[in-house]
Amino acid sequence: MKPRDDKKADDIYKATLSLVKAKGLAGITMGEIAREANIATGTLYIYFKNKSELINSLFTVCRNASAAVYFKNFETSMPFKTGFKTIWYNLLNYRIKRFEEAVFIDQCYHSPFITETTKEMTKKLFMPLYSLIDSGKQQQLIKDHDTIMLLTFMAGSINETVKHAYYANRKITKEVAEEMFQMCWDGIKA
Amino acid sequence: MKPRDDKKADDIYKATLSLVKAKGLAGITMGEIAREANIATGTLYIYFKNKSELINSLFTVCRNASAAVYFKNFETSMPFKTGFKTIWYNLLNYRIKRFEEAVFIDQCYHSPFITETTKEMTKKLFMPLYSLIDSGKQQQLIKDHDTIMLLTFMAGSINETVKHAYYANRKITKEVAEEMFQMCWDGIKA
DNA sequence: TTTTTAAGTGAATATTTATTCATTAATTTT
DNA sequence: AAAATTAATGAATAAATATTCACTTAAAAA
Repeated sequence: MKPRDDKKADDIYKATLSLVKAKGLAGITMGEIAREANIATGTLYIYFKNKSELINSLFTVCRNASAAVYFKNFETSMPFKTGFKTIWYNLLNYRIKRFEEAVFIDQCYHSPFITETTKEMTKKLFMPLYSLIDSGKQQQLIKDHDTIMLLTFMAGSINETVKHAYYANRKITKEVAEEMFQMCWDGIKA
Repeated sequence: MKPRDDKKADDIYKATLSLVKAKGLAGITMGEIAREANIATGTLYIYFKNKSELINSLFTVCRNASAAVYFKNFETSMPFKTGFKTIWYNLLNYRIKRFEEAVFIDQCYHSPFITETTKEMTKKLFMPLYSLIDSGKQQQLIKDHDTIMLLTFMAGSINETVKHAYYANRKITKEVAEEMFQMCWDGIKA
């Protein structure tokens, strides 16, 4: 029996991400994905039942990967600001390093491929962030606004800035990143 | 000679926006657009040469509409903060009221339909915003960071918050809007 | 080594979707 | 009122794309 090549599913994912970044979800075909991944069209269907399942499956992989990264180096015992900054930088670095995944996830949200249940599960994954913000509010270190609003403010500035840097072909230096963090912090602090 | 029905092009635009919001750019077909607009498929081709031209044309219409709205009630003579706030609220209200257009524009950016020249023209339309930010920096009212970074920070928080409110099915009240503005202002002020 | 099993292939087929076109209907012009 | 012109229609066709399948190849088990 010939075993399945683990690397191949990954190649397919990579090819898909790269094509979506270049042409959008509306622009990709199974044929192109196969070509980009250096495999035959038929092989795609060994690894994924159909296009929809490929997209959904990639969405789940990306989302889980991102959720895992958000809490790297974070300890509940940290002072609030330190913890917040840790997560802020994790988010920024993730968006920079895996820009393609961010674009893909954004596009999926308004697409016929992703099911409602998949979207629901995504919400749950980010629950831990809520507790962090809540604790900051309890310690009166940050503004007493709606938790989701505060989180969204944080995420929004990062997302948009990374997107812009990418399109304008600019690198986000250490100094710029620190400036960005300062703006975000000044915005939410009490 | 039968005259062309001016309302029809608008119906087609509306139908397209509505479908893109619901299923994404990847999910729409000319047939569906026609059905949603209550016309025959062939009629689409009287008003637009093909799908690509329809999308591009709608993109341009949306973009120009948004640019026009940004400077409503704004006077160069205003104190910086007043002017900034005016534009901030214009942006917020536009995003709320025309959520579909915002989604559409976002999706177009990574799509095979929009040409590079169209993207270039978009940049130019928003030049006036740059001068506003520059003047705020000169008066030392806001942080001396890169202009685009400041603008992006502003736009990012608005976009993401409106998006979130939409998906979570929450209304952005006057109070919430004011909180949001405060966060943005605290973030950028010197 | 031989057999077995599943992966891998890519041309063939099925399906979906864009686009055209012969025809009809609605206006305007004469 | 008749002629002329163009919009509007939707079934027919063309084009693009997803999916299958008969076949080949590679690896594992016997």
